[in-house]
Amino acid sequence: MYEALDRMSSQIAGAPTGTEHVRRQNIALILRSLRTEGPATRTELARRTGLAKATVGTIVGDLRAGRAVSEDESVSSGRGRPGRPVTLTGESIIGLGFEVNVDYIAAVALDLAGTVKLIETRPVTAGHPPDIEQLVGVACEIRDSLIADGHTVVGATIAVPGLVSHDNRTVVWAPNLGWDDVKLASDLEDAFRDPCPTTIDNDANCAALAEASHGISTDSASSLYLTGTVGIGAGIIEDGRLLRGGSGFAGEVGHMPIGDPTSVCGCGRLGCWEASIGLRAMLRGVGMSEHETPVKTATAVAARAERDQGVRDALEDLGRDLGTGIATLATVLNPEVIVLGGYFVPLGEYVVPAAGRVLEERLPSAAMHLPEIRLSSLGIHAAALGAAEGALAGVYAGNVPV
Amino acid sequence: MYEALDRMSSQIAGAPTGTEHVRRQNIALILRSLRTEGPATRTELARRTGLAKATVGTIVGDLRAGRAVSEDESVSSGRGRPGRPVTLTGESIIGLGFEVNVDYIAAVALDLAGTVKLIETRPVTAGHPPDIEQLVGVACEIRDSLIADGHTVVGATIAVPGLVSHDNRTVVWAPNLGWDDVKLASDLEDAFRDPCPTTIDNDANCAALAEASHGISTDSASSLYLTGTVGIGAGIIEDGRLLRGGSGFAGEVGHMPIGDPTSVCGCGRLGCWEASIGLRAMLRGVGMSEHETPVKTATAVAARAERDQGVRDALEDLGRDLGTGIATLATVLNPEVIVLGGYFVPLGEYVVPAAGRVLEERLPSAAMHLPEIRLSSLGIHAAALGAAEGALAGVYAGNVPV
DNA sequence: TGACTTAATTCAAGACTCGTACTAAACCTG
DNA sequence: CAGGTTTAGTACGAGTCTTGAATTAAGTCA
Repeated sequence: MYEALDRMSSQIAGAPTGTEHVRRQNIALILRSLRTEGPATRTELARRTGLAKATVGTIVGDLRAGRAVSEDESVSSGRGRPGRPVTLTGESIIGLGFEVNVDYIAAVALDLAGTVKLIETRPVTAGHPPDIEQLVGVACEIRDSLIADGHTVVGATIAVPGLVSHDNRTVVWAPNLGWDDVKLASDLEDAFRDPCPTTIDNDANCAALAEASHGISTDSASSLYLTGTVGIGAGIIEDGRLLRGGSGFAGEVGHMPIGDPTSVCGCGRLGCWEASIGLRAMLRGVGMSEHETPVKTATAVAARAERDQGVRDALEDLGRDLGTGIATLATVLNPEVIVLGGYFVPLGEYVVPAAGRVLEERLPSAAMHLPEIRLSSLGIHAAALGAAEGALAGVYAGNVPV
Repeated sequence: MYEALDRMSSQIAGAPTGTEHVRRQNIALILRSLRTEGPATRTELARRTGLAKATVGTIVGDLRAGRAVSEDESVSSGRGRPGRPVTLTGESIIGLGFEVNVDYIAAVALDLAGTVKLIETRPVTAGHPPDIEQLVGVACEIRDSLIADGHTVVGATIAVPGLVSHDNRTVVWAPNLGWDDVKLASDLEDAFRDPCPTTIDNDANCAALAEASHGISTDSASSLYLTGTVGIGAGIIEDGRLLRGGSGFAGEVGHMPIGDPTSVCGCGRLGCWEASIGLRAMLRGVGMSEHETPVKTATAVAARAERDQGVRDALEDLGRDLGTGIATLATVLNPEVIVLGGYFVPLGEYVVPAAGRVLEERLPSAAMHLPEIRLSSLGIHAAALGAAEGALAGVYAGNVPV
């Protein structure tokens, strides 16, 4: 697991490097090893990382002092002095993730060991989406209670359904929330009493990260996450890193001009992909109406499909359109794994086979590996979980002192 | 210039970090600064990089000993002791790039200063494409002559028209050359008498790198290079890094299923993009025939277009199809700059305006910046130049000792 | 000529990693 | 149960690198 994280040891370009940087890098190396390959004795860690035993000793000592790791019972391996394995602990360091959506705010707190320490969803007043004060309130409250419990919150990330600036600090445009050019990161950092580095990210990006770190695509460093709701969003992970594009808007795949050229999209144009495979288009195809949420809607459709050939046929059509877009994306990005989320999950068995067939037909060359299509495993909290993961990323990358 | 290079200071993930690594990183920092912002005195370099004056002093001393930089005349700035600026020099360190194509092998030698020290194109025996022995022969000969002149060749990269493995060592499939699963990097490293790290890359990737480091897109860290020949290839640069995909085959955009669904592609399928905008499709559109090379062909078409409205109309159609694909790619990747190369260059004035209009129409949101469409500026040696640049990348990234 | 100003180098201090030697804690053998 | 064996972890000195302060170098200006 966590292979994607293994590649995250990037560093700020252009910064002078000194010996404290070396230490941070090696701390991160040990943390990643503990996370990726599990608890280990100091000697074992030295073997895994290539560091000298003495170095591992001092670093583990520091980490223990900072309560980032704890020492387990001695474990004898037959001969010789038994080792004392160390484990990542949830005692101290916490990454905090939130997802703001039209009808709820979700929160996840993740410790270094990858354990979810807190997970909750708060519905917001029906009718109108949450405003910034509401989010700030929830975020401060949850963060304060974690701190009161003795945790150190090393960062927070907010997942937002919309366009986020390249520096991950501003919500440029979130039509569903009615947010426009909101300097959310600064707002939150001001609201938090102590310093707490805060970033914003697109919800599909966060969900992609969640699947790559805790979900169904942990075995791959190059994956593509597609979420189906009314629109279609994507999170692209390339070599363990999120692909953001020049202004941070990469992955807005819903409006690729590859759908049925006669169908009208919500954006007013013709032929957008999501005009063919968005939730509404799916419902039109099967002749059903919308429930409260996309997933509930799709669950109802799946139930109907079980005994209605017409619905199954419509879903197969949908699968083919889905496959065309997936083939386009796979041709450009060459991911190893494609994860389908949102409303596609309940419809998986009806949609994925057709999509897979189109993908296979459209593969540019036999030499190219066929990406594997999988269904998301994380459900509603994917984005918040990925956000929490993102908040911890700095620690594992060696950019945040522990 | 060279903004893309500024982001390249990545490092091998998972390697233990010691003090010699710190030194390499800081050496690279100074080299990048000299390249990006030009010659400077030690004090000026300290200011630019944030390093201590003493550190800059010792590093510059080492670089001078290794003949990577040289000291210029003293330059007085009014008051005080005049500084002695140092400049990157071409005396010693060289990156070597080759491009193998159907009818030629091109070579470029690039020094640290970014000066082209050698550039040549060798036609190969007409009729059949070069074989591996031929390439090995040329590469060894050119490398030996550079070494004889006192240069140190720090690496070589070969640009190949085809699929290259993710580790950049094997040509998986190059149909035009008739190469199939060739372990080219190892073959060359064996043939070079002294050690010379050698990598292989796709020709469009190399050309993209060339444009980003020496060409028309040096001002951007996120660019997309599209080359038009019989097929359509792409090189994607994201945050200064080439996007390679899970198995290294990213950018095979020619077979995206977004073209006219009735036109047959060379690969046998229908609707591939290159079946609509490849060289042959363009020629069918304007009713002309092929010359020796795509660029010569396109030049002839451009000449005809000057006085033939029918040709201009056909090219405008082509531009729209080009624009559709560009819109698709821009929606997914959100590049700042799109560079058109290959046969598109001579036809720029007839094709780009239509493509730009489609792109503008198809932009997912007004908040998204419109990528700028530019024409390649480097001509036939782009790929070899980019390959040479790639061979030097390790030096600027601090991965190669100087 | 002497004061000033800025550039570059020297030097000692501090932060690391690393290999070696040494101590600690188990099991095994007779 | 005592002594040997084996493996884990630590102490310590050496080596590398950055850094800030002090020092030296090389000009201009009055």
